[in-house]
This record gives sequence, C-alpha cells and structure tokens, in this order.
Amino acid sequence: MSSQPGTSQYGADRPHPFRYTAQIADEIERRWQATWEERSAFCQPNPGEAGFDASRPKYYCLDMFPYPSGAGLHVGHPEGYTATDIMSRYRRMTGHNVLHPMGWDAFGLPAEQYAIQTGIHPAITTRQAIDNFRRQLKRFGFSYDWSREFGTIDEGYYRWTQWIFLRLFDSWFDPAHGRARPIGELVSALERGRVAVNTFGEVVAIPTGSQAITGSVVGVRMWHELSDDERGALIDTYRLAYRSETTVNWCPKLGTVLANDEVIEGRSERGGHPVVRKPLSQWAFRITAYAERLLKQLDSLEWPASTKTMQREWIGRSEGAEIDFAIDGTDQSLRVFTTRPDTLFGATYMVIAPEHPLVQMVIEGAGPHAAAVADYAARTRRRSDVERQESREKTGVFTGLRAINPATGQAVPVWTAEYVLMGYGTGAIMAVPAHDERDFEFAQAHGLPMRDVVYQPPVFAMRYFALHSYPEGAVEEGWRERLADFVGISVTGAPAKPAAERLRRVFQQRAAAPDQVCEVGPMGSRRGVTQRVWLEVIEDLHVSDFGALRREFEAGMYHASHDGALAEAGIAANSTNADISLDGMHSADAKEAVLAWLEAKGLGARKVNFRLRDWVFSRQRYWGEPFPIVYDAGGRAYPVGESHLPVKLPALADYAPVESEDPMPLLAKAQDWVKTTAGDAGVAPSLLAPETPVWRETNTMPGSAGSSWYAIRYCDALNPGRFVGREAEAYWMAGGVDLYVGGSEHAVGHLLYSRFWQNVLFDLGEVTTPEPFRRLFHQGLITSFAYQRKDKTLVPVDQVSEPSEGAFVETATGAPVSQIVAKMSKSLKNVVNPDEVIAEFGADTFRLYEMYMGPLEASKPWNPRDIAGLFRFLQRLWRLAVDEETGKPRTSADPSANIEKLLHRLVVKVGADIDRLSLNTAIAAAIEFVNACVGVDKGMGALTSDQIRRLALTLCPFVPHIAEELWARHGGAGFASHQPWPQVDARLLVDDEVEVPVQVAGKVRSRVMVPAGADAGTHERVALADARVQEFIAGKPVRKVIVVPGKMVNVVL
RNA sequence: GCCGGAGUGGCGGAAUGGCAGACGCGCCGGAUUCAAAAUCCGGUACCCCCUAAAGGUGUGUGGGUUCAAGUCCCUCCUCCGGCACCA
Repeated sequence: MSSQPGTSQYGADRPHPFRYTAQIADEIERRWQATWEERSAFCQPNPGEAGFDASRPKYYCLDMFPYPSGAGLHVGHPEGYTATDIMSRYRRMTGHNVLHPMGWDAFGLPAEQYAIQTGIHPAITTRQAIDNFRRQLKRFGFSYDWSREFGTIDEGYYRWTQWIFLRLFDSWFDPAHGRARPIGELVSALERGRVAVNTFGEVVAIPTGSQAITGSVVGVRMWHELSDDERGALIDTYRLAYRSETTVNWCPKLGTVLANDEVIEGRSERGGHPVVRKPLSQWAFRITAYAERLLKQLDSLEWPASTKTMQREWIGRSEGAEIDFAIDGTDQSLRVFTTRPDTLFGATYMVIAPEHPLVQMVIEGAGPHAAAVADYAARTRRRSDVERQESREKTGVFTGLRAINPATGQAVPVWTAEYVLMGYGTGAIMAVPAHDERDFEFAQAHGLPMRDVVYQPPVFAMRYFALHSYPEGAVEEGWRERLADFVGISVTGAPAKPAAERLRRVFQQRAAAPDQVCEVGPMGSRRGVTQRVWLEVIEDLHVSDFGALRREFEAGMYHASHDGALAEAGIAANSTNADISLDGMHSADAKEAVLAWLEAKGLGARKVNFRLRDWVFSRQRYWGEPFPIVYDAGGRAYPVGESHLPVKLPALADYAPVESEDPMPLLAKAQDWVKTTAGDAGVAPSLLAPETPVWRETNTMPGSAGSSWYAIRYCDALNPGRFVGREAEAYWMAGGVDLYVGGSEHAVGHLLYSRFWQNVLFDLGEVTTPEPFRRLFHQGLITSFAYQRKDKTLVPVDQVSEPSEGAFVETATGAPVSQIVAKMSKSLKNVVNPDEVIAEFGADTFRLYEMYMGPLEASKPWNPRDIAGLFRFLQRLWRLAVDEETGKPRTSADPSANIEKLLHRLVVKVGADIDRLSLNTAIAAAIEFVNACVGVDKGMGALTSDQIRRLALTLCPFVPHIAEELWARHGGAGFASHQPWPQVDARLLVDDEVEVPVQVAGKVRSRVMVPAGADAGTHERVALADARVQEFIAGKPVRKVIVVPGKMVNVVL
C-alpha cells in the first residue's frame, strides 16, 4: 500500500482532470482542516464567555479518551470518534451548543517500561506519542474543540486529581444520611457526644432524652475517653480514602508487584522468578459504601442493558441475615452471613476463612488442633487466587472449636477451609450441606453430618407418607404404588408456593386413612397416568424397602442419599424448636419467620451484602500521580496543603526496579524527595509543626485516577483556580454527558469508578449531578483477517497471497492457509494503519467506510476490498455537482420534482438515523439518493445548486470536507458545518398514491395502488377487484380480509 | 457451570409482527480504450427453466402463537462477551 496520496489506482485521473481522486480529496481535506483551525470553527465558548449563545440547548458528546501509545492510532480508534463527530456536527446543525473535547489518558505502564529499557523519561516519550496521536486525529477532520485539550499528566490537571483525592481523604460516608460528609462533621459529632464507639470500633448513636445514659454504656466508649492516637486511628477508619493491608504478589527479583495473571505456579511469568504473597499497606477507596446507590442509580441511565447487568452483578447485592453462633466454652461468638436463614436448622457445621481472626486465635491457643490449623492456613496463604480457582478441591481442617446452632441448640464443629472467602460477608459461614452445593461437597469429603430442612413439594409429600402411613415396622407389598398415588394427589397442579397449604389439606384428608389410598389406578384415568409417572420417579430412587425410605426421612438424609443438595426454595421441614416451627412453610415465609425470631432473641439481624470490594488505589510504579500525603515518624498520614499541589514526580536517575525482599515502590529510590518536613510539604501547621520530619507516600495512583473525572474537567479545562468552574460544570454536566462512546471493556472498571467519584463530589457539593454519563454507547471491535495453517498456527498477513478467488496460500511455501477473522494484533501482522488508508482514499472515504461496515455496536471485520465502494460513492456525489472536465459546478436547468421529494425524505431519514446511531443505514440512504440522481442526470446535471447545498449539509456530519467544498462551490456562504440542518416540508414526505402488496392466504400475489390515507374499505375493494387476486381466489369463499392501511392487504380464504 | 448477545445470499449487512435480502463488496455481461487499469451502464438468494413468464423453496435446528414470524414464545445446536467457590 502506498503512503503517498495520489499514487494509487484511485488517483489515476489524466482523462478527467477534475474527477474526485485521492489527490483532490487530500487537497480539499487539508485545506478545510486548516481553515477550520484558523477560524477556530469548533471552539465552543462557555457560559459567560464571548460568543456564547444561551438560547441554545447544550449537548455534551464525549469519547473515551485514548492512551497515546507509541504505536499510534489504529483503525479501532476512529470508529467511535467518527460516530461522536457525526453526532456532534449534527447537533450543532440542529441548534445545540456542543461540547466535544479530546484529551489523553497519559499515565501508564507502557511508557514506564520503555523508560526502564531506554532511560528516557516517560514524560518525553509520552509527549511524543501525544503529538503523533493529535496529528493523526486532526487528519480525520474531527470537530473537536482542541482549546480544551489536556492530558492526565499535565500539572494543571493532576493537581486537581490530587485535590479530589484529598477531598475523599477528608470525607466519610454517613450511613444515616446515605451520603458522604466532611470528616470534620464526624469529629464534631463525636466531640459533642452524640455518637460513640462500641467494642467493634463502630460509631454508634447515643440515645438522647430522658433515658440518657448515666454511666458508661458497656462496650461503648466516649470520644473524650480515647487517646489522641486512638482518635486519629478511629477517624482514619472512616475516611473514604483509607489505608488497608492488602496481599500482593511480590517478586523480589523483579522488584515489582505482579498481577494475578502474571504469576504462574508461584513464579513470575516473565523470567520465572519466585513470587511471594506479602501484605502491603495500600490506599483504598470505600466504594462499597456507595454500593446501594451505584446499583439503584443504574436504573436512570440510558446504557446498554448488558453493561448495566455487568455492573449489577459486579456490585452483587444479596439480601440475607447475619447470625451469631456462640462458641462453645467461651464468651465469644461467631458471626456469619447467610442468604438462607430459613435453613438455619440444617446448619450442621461452620466454616471460617483461613484468614479469619478466629483462626489466628486457635493457632495462638496452642491447643491440640493448633499445629494442623497453622499448617493449613500457611499453605493456603501461599496459593494465589488463580491457583485456588484451578483446583476446586474442598480442602479444610477442623479447628477444634464448636459453635452452638441457635436454632437447634446443637454444638457443631467449626472448620477452616479456603472455599470460604475472607473478603465476602463475615468470612464465616454456617454450612448447610443439604441445601448448598459447596457445603454438600465439603461435608461429603470430610464425613460431616447433613440434615434436610427443605423439600420440594413431591418429596415433602413422600416424607409425610413415609412417616405416617404405616405403623412402625410394618412393611407392605405395593407401598410404591400407594406412595405414587399419594404424591400424585398431593402435588398435581399445585403451584410452588401454595403447595404447602394444599399439602396440609390433603394430608388432613388422606393421611388419617392411608388404606384408602388406592392400588394402581386404572390406566385410562388421569389419576392412573399421574400415578405411573410418580411410580417411575420412586423406582428411580432405588430404595430397597419401605423401612429404608422411612429411615432416610427420619434421619433427614434424603438429599444426602439421592439428589444431592437442594439449593432452591421449597417447603421447610425438620425445623422446629421450643420457640418456633417453620415446618410446612414455603422458604420465603420461613425466612421471614426465622428472621423475626432471631431479631426478637437478639441472635441475628437482616443484612444486605455486596460482592463489590473496596477499590485498591495504590500502585508501586513511577509513572502515575503521586499521592499528596506525607507520614510522620509514627506512620500517621497527613494531607499536603492545597497550596502545595501538585506534588510532582521526582526525577530518577533510572527507572529500573530494585531487587528487594520487601515490597518497595519505585519512588522510594528518590530519597531526597521522600524525606522532607511538614512545612516544606505544606502540611497545615495546625496538624503538624512545620519542622517535623515527614516522609512522602511512595506509591502512585493507578491509571483510573485521571480517567475518573476527566469528563468534568473538559467543561472548563484550563481553570487554574478550581477543578472546574461552577457555572461551566452546572451547564455542561446538567443531566450528565449526553452521549459517551467507548469500548465495552470498560463496562465495570472505569465506568464504575467514575460514577463513584462523581457521586462523592456530588455529595460534597462540588458538582451538580450524581451520574456522569447519561447515555452510553459501546462501539464494536474492528477485527481483521488473519491466516492460519492446517495446524492452526498463524501466518502474517503480508506472507499470504490469493492466487485464485477465495483460495489463500502462504507465499513462501505455496501451502494453503485458511482465512479467519481475528482481533488486530502485532503478532498476527494484521494491523491496519489508518494513515495509509487516508493516503489512498482520503479521510472522508475512511470515515464513511468505518461507519458503513455495519451497526456501530457490532464487531466487524476490516475488509480493504469494500472501501472502494464508498470512494466511488463520493466520486458520484462529486460528479453530480462538479464537471469532471472543467471543474465548474454542474446544475440542473430542469429540476425533477421527484428528486426534491427524495431529498426531503433523505434529510428526515439521515437525521433520525443519526439520533439512534444507525449510521450505516443513513449512509445507505444517501447512496440510494445519489444513485437516483445519477439516474436522471444523463450528463445534464440532476440537481439545482440549492439542492446540492442541502445535500451537502445533509452529508456534512459524515463527510465534512467534501461537503464544505460542494457547499462553497455552489455558492454557500460561511462554513457548511455552521449551517442549520436543512428544513423539511412535511407535505413532500407523503405520496398521493401508495403501492400496497396484496396477499392471498398469506402469500404476496399482487400489488395495487391506493390513494394515500385511504381507509380499510377502499383497500379491500381495490384489492378484491385486482385480476391476479381474483385468479388466486378462484371462486373460493373469502373468509376475511385483513387490511393494514398503506401497508398490506391479506385475503384469508 | 451461570448470566448476557448474536446466527439472514459468495462476503459485510438491511428489514416499528406486514413485500426477506435495502445499500455496498464480489461476480457476470456490456460501454469506453490500441490494450489494461480506473470510470460508467445493466444483471446477480436458491430450485425449476434455453430464456422469460408463472411456480416452488428460503433468515442455525425442531416445535408453537398469529390472517401474517427473520422479528414474539418454548427446545436444542454453534459462535462471541462477561462472571465464576460471593454463602
């Protein structure tokens, strides 16, 4: 492929000096791009600035900003960017103030890794990459307001990223109000004694009024009783940004922390060095506090359903209860979370996570089980999450502890096992093996008891029969048939929930007289048939005799012997104690009943749990935002004062990680920078005396820091005094970003984190809207052809040729290879470079091709063969308006009324399609229109200049350069891009007569013309009068005629 | 395993429950050309047929709802994406 414009086959233009060719496209495009830039055509003023038109509605159209990689743009980037450009240009034309910015997500690992190899500062390579990206993007003619451009690495930007971090550091989540508040308000509440601290370190309200506590509440301490250190530590545990101990994969040899998938069998993927799991103190955000809101607010968003689902599942809300089990022989209790409190009577053992504090206690207690427990805990700690996933073997050891099941009063063993995760719920479970698959497997593996407490209705009936029908010891012939009949009668037609009530009635009627249950019913009867079905089921149980069945139910071992765990809802059984009986209740009711009992007894409470974990925010890397935090000698964290922001990255002599046994962030190498004083760091003197020695935080922020709020910054990108001007934010962010386009790979990460920051800033009154992105759209992946040999190995694209149609061979060997569609990647050598495509066809053709490939959201293969079709379309468009021999504008002296009508319809169709981002169909409509014009052209010109100008405006969002050119050549003043969207005459959108297909017996047999707006009767008359229709009716009686006016007539015979 | 999404000509794809295959590519035929490329015009789902008319078949599979199903419901198959011991 050529990289010079005009040297391709599409540039050979000698016979037609003014044909639309790659050279002409190149010339036009560069000229208009320069003109737009010169006149700041797409600079959008903010409210209050010169040129701002307050009468227009706003439209904020945003792309996910790119990471500027050294490799430059690939064809996937402009896909979304073209779509948003079309939308932005269209909205400008329909009278909106449009905010359409672009910038750079520029901190990140690749630049740092390059720096390690070359010693070049990442800032230098990143700036170069940005310059290259900007150059490439500008060549597409995107209508970005470049005056708002910034990168996350700009001091003027990350200063505010640090500032937002401090706002989170300085806030806590008040569960009573469900929102973030300044930490100072918590402190003053504590000082005023309205709240206190209980033994769990939880802040609790102190009741006020007449029964005010006279002495100190047991287990509750007042603020004034705490030492300074205790106060500080307590406050820290409430901050939205807090430090937490997290286990990381540390590779001493590489000197870096590795992600789980970079560790293979305890060794680093790169180099195979040993990796150890080490605890590390890291910054985290209390995003879990916002779980409920992040979940609920999803409903209000116009997002792809799949993305909402992914976020919902990621947040993972589940309702259940927390229940306390007393630990036998101690005054301690073990708290568990369960979604099935109704199965409490079936809890026959407990399991705690190996990281559970109780495990440590057992080890320290040095009892007979301590050694085994310690060994198991140590073993599991060494295993990474990935390894744990690979082997799902249910390992575990007995801790020696016993807990009292509060419902049964039974002492049950407490085990520790890695299938229980410390990070979810309380890190401890009540195991109900009969009703949980995992508990069942574990119980089987370790010989733990099981107890049925829920049955499906037929089994419940079976149990009733087994326990009540025959006297003890009597074993009768034909019990299977009778049982089958009983089950059939009991449950036939019973919907799941009322089954319990129904069963009770049936039992009352029948159980008293089991001998009245009939023998095998007559085959013809419904009862007989039902009975036979159940008989099969019962025979499949392979129970030797009736006594055996009875014993299974007596022991509550039915599930253990037959189906395995029953995890679904059903009817409760074996669930009675002195206070309460759940027997016969449906699981949903049993849940309520047991919860009421637990709450009354103070043994448990309803609880909602989330799968979502707090957001670990530290990275042990260089190329990221430094934290505006310093530590004193005691390790307490202090915020850097606002006036001292940004905290800049220190220069390093080199970027190579240091070999070390203990995790050490790269910034620790900059000892001069790390060691400073409170005064130099800008810590408020009220917090720390200026001369106090302090040490800077050496972790840096992750990439998601800068990308979590950039949408806000674009509203007022250069504001030096605030992270965003209040007026600008209120205007542009009202209701959120109006259209946000980017890949679905960010469905949870970026899109959840941004929502979290936005919510916090909203709570703190810094922004005016709680959700950043109102409408979200994911563009599909652009794939590319790749070639594989018979053995499935891949052959680079440039080593494949196609000697005959559809047959591909490896050029070097001549061996046949098969064509597959795959993601573009360097290793497959199937990456398409947009610069080359633009050189061969121009940017307008490129834009058109990418939008025409298929639905924007679909993944679709890049096929170079297809591009020419769009280029030819632009050639035809051009030829309609410009004489290929003279270069003079072509116009029609005799405009066609039909063409005018089609033009109006095109304007409507294109507008509607842009609205729903159905850009491929909009382009198809435009092609159809141009083809229709070519049909009437006959070398004379088909359109008037006015029509050509309107056509140019209609196509301007898609192909702005050629549109500007045709607009100008046909006498348009100003930029086409600044014109209002063409007016539509509604009268031209309807025809006088419409053709309506006529079906006879559901098959289209003819078409008739009816006047527009004709009623059903007219349709019917005209249709039945049609000769072909009559032929098909052939004298048969017409039963019915269905008419959809203007659409269809169906004659039913 | 669970949860989404998608299966339509040779290819990319179009179709508020109402004419399946718009539009583009490719291919075939023609024009232009000394010739080729480029460009332009026409044809192009499949079967039957010399051709045309007429007819028949057809939207992954099998069933269902409906006057009417690519579209709605159920079964199964394949592919893609996400999650995965979450109590």
